[in-house]
Amino acid sequence: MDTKGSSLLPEGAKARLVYLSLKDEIADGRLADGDNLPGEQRLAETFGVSRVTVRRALDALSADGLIERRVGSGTVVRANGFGKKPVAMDFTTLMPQLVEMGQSTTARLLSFSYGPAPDFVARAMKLGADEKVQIATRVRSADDRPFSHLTTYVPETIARNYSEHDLATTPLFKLLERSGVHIGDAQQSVSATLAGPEVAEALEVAVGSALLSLRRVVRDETGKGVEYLSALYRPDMFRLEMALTRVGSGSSRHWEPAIGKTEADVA
Amino acid sequence: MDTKGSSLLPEGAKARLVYLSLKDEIADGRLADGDNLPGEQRLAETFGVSRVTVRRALDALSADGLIERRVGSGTVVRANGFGKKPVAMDFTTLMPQLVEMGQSTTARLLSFSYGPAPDFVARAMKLGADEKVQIATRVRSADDRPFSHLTTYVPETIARNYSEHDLATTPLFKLLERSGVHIGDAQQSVSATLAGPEVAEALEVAVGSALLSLRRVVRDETGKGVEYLSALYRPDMFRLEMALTRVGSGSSRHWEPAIGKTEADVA
DNA sequence: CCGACCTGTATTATGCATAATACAAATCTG
DNA sequence: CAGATTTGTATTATGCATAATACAGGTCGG
Repeated sequence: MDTKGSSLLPEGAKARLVYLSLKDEIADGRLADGDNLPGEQRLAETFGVSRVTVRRALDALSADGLIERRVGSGTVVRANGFGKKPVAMDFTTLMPQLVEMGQSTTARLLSFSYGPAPDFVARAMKLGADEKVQIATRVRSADDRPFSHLTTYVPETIARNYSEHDLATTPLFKLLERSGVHIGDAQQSVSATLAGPEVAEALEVAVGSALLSLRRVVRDETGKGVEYLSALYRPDMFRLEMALTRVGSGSSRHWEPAIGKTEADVA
Repeated sequence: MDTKGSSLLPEGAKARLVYLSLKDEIADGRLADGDNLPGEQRLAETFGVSRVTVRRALDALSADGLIERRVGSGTVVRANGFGKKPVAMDFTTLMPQLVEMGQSTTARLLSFSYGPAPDFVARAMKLGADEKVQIATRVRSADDRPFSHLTTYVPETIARNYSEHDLATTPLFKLLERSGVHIGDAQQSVSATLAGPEVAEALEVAVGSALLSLRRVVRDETGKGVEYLSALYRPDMFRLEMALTRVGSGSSRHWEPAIGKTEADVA
């Protein structure tokens, strides 16, 4: 019952890639539980590596309990290790949907400090030159399995209104509005990045794993930034979801978000 | 000039680790623009590797335009490299915003066939058991630089209404509606994944790069799937963006998408 | 102006990842 | 049963990442 994540990831570049690729395919369902994957020779050709290299990747997957190898028969996917449905967050409401399995999330504070805002933060938040911000990094876990790594920047004048302890327990929105901030609008953008060493350790993934990256700037009614969020999510445990409806008619027909209609069966 | 994306991330395990570490520190501002980082010998000791290894990491960072090396003086951070504006797509309207640079996108058809739908596609689209689909893969480029890799699945009965040539020139939406399909709603989810060999080649990135992954199921008014899209985007050239507004009052205060208000200056 | 520190370059040596190949044992299929 | 395919295992060879070291040439501060 260990399933300690990627305790034994292949050192070599190629083997690691095969390992991560297959793990990804299993994680998002392209390789479903019970499927038996191509033979080692076949995989070697597909990835353009030798069979030895494929084997090293499969060794790691096997150690993770994600596959089961049978001599003569082949290798089948044992996706039970991943069986837990990922946490989904509705992109429009910003609310995680954890209800499904009675999941409860916990937050752990990794670092906490006050200091000058990094350039790109100051620019996005339209802060004054030397304005200081609170910089907090925390990791959220569901069922003791970390799925998101969050770094927030909040202007010091606002951040002084709540404590370090508040941050570990209460969503930042609540804290902001409780501090008298009138939230106006937000702008978020999504991309992808690779897991660096520190983040990898915090999220218990292999260095070089793919992560979903989200940046959000929240402004108050005057247009001044009150929160800058830089979030990294484990793709195997987290998804951004969104429902759209086609409305209008003729040439003005267009898409419109259907809030709260997220269905979980897309993947 | 060239700035060929992150095509050259170090092969070796240690060098890559140093590379990712430093890139992370630059990305989140711990190493700000203009800072000059420790000497190569110093870095080598810090990371517990040889100077040669550090150099390989720095070579990659330099190729990414993130640092600038000066003989005798030292190495300084050039965080501007993150500033190159990528193609942005509004998550709510599904419309790419290319106007900024007069970019025009072109599409290239990589493969095209009819066959049985993969399991996860059939499940998501609620297709009949042996229902065949058209499977098309194409790559979109802006200024001859590929940024997205799209695979679409469309039920054969619908797909027969347009030609292979149509697919390379006209957005799929148009084709569907022209085929008499009444589009009802869509469900999309976003995640991240690693670039496999084929995709890496098509997108001209290194194998093992992080890619933004988007899946979308479009249904008609009866709820039957008419399109399944699996898209992969280069994060250095593409972003999903979305603007939100805080509306309502009191306890019913919540977020709502602000369509068409995307601002480009978040990153 | 001199010494300290920096990047650039070269050399040699070692270990590990990878490739290529062959064969054994188990399993499935016709 | 026979042949094909699979995983398991072993062997050998090669290339590359890394380490350790040395030195040349530029830059900066005292």
